[in-house]
Amino acid sequence: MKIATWNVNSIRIRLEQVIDWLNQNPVDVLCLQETKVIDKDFPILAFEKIGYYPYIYGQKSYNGVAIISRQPLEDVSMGFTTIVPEIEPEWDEQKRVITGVIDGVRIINLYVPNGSAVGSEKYEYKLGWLKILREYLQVLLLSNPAISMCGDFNIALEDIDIHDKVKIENHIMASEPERQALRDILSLGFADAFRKFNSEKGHYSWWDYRTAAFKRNLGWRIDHHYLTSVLCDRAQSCIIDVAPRKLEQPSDHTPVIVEF
Amino acid sequence: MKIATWNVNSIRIRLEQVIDWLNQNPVDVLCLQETKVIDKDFPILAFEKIGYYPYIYGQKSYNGVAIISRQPLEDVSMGFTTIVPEIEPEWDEQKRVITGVIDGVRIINLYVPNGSAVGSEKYEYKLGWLKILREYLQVLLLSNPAISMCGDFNIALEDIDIHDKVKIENHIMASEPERQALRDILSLGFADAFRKFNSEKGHYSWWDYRTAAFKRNLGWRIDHHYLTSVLCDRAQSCIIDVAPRKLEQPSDHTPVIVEF
DNA sequence: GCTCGTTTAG
DNA sequence: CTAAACGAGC
Repeated sequence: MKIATWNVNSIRIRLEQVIDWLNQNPVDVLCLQETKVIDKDFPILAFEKIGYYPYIYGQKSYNGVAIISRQPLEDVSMGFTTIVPEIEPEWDEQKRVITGVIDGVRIINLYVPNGSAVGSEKYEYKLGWLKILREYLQVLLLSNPAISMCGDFNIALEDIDIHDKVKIENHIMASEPERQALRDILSLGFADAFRKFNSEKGHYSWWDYRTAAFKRNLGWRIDHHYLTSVLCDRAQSCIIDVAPRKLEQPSDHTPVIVEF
Repeated sequence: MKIATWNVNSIRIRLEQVIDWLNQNPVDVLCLQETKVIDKDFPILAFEKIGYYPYIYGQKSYNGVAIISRQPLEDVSMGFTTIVPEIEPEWDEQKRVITGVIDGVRIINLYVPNGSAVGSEKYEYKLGWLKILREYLQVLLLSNPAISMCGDFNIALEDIDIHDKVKIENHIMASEPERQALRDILSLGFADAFRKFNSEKGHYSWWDYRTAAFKRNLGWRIDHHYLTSVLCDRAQSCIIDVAPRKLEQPSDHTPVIVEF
């Protein structure tokens, strides 16, 4: 099974690129983040036309996630509270979580809050959200040994995941509290698929639109596939496809594909 | 000499279409309206690359006119007050008038105010502006027997210039005071080049973006070439090129071309 | 409907 | 730098 994650930064703006990419890369599942569109305006038909089933969970202007699957998903669920009713409903106001099952594998697609700046209100929200995510995963793990969790985590776990032209110290997406929150999540039993195959520095999935970051290869690896051990053991590859980032009017993120 | 007038509704958005059109229709002079760009951002180079000299008179966001000429213009002048110093400088705050001479022919390119709604403040401005225009033309006529005046006049002089699905009575662009103001201008010695060759109804140069007006051919003929007698006598044709209005992301106006 | 500036967000 | 919403203007 091949699963891709791609923060498309507006599915309406990026639709043609995403459809083209899917035609050239017919993965089983494509997890999208930052669709930035309410469900009634999501371009469902474009995906159906090329043989995919879209499962969408969006809102106006911001956030929004979707799972595009070659075969129908089972047990689809949007948000935290559908899985863990005890979670405060406010945590589902921003549409950042969607999950479904395919061939016994639970796919979880996440758009982790960006956090703005270390110490800001949005930063606290990000840390709080990650704690909620951990609760959510704990519940799902009870009945799902095979979980493939992916998305835009907005966190680079190691310094080698970040170009060295930036002062990482207390930088958003690299601060110790964020990394610790992510480590706490992974300690539930997830492994980074990319790092099973590659331990080099200099592999990135996101380049800021500003300061010509892509041209200068000033990137960050913040889009991840995290697998439970049963899946990580059988994983065959995890690669970053830089090509879409080179197109005209690209997303600032590029797809990451795992195969197991 | 072939002269075209085209309200492009943003030269930056329409640049490719305009360059393509010029390559296919290598007129001597192209008069643009609603360029919507300050002079420093006007895409001068794109026109120079295909062998034209641009003369521009723009402002931020609104209005803006330009003359694109295959040979250099003489005696170029922007605004009313450069020609008639007595006119209040406020009438030149909106960039709507540019003129220049080529082969002894004075070209005047105008973007007449839209006027919003009959009776509105903008309507009064339009009527006032047309009176100022008349003064300006009177001065130019003193030393220029051969004048070719064109542009978006935002006035349909006759009912046959308007589709019949609209209630013309007191409609902006068709009200009697507007028509009379235009007739007062033409009485200085101008003739409608289009009507020298065509007296039918149903020929339009503008279709509202709204209500699918182009598809339903609900148009107005509000873009004109008005010639002094010496030029109208030798005029060979005046045609409306509907093709650009059929393109993707078109201007709401289409070019009108006169040859003399 | 379409374009523009502004604001908010990343 | 890029995207979306908003309000203006036509």
